[in-house]
Amino acid sequence: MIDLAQLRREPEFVKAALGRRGFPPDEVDALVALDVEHRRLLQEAESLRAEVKDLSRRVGEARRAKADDVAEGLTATSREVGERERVASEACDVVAADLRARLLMVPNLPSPDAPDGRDETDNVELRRWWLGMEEGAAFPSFAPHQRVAHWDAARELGILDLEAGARLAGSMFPLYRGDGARLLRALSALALDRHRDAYEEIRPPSVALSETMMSTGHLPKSADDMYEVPRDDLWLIPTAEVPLTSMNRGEILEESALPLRLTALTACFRREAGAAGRDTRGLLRVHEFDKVELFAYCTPDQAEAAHADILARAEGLLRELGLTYRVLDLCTGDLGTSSKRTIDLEVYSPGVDKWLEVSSVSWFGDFQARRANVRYRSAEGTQFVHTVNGSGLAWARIWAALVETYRQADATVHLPRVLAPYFGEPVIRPRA
RNA sequence: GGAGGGAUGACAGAGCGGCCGAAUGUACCGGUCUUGAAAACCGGCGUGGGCUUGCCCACCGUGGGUUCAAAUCCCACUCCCUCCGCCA
Repeated sequence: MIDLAQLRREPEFVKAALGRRGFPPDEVDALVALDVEHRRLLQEAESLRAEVKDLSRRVGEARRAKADDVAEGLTATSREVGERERVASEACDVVAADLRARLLMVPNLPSPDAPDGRDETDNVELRRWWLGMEEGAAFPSFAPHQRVAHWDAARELGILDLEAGARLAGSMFPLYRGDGARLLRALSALALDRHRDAYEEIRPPSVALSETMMSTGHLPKSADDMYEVPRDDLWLIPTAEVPLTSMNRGEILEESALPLRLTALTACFRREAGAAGRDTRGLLRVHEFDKVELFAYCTPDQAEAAHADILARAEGLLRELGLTYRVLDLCTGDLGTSSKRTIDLEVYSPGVDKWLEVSSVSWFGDFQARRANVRYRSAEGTQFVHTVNGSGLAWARIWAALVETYRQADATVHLPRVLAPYFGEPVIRPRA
């Protein structure tokens, strides 16, 4: 949620910032007008309430003084003022509810550093990396045996059974088997171990209440993109960002505890309602995937370093795995609702010849903390924390890129050595 | 699923429907005393909101209700604890 006080103080600045991501300026004007109206009604209701309280107090005094006729007169007056107070309060509540509902739909103000743009075609590529790049090697050309899509390569090896997944849950719910399943487990173990030095490992619930979804900004805007369990007012989490952000909902943290860094492995569920039919083959886009998330609550001063650390860790993993990737600075038009700045990592899939998003590292400012009411105590008083998070990493597409990148001429897959401690001999051969 | 108990400020813990935003203790901050520290003593010490910055309003798990007036009475719900049942 954006800061209402800031909107009041500098509406034109807010309008311009939101305009950079295509938010309509007249909606900002409507918000300002609603806020003025709300405060007018609030004052009216509150002064009436103060009057009722005062009258009530005097009723008590009169009763004690045995002046019953005075008390009855005051009671009658109070009843009448109370009636007006009720009317004023109701009018105020209506406006407050409208204001809040609209405010929840307003996206975050983008960082001045985020590049301007309309959609994903305007994202700015910051750099590319590939194995041997530092030593002067050219961008890899990839051999013909690497130019086989993972769904074909995996079928030969018997490590991915998309038909079985579809049979029990519908299409785009992958089922991994044998070494394919084990590879996923190895990747998660590798990542969690790499983050152990600074991030506390959390294993949160896989579902969250509507209220929780509100905190991160997934509700009310993205309801169609999530799986719902209406009977229990629960939603399947689309990312561990949801539970981690709300882990300290309503709490006041000590400044000395910041940055509070967390990591979690969870399944992530996405309906992908808006993306029907696009890039849905194999593991390019799935409804459920495992992901290790990195997260931090921090002070405003710590946010930049926290963001950089998460990005460095995500990139570090990609390098350890020897995968080719590129780094994108998301433009204002492609930024998520809650984000001020987002850097995406896309891995190159040689078999499909596409760049696949495998990490999204975002700085939210105090947008989510304001919704979740997470604050910290500092010398300057109590204020909202900043939240930062990023994937480190999302495995389905990494799995696909690994199988393609490391596919040999004999159709076996020779995985990078970092996986050896987690996978045993890191070679995947066709099942007998 | 059944039975009982509970939820009050950072923590512990009081609170006859009116003088309760809330006693008391601890913790914390400032001061006196002290070579220094501890102890003792004195003072301060919740959060959020509105505006005429001095006042007003809200908040005692959540949401309703009764009343001139609710932390206090009534109803529903949530969570925690104990016991029973079931169970990976």
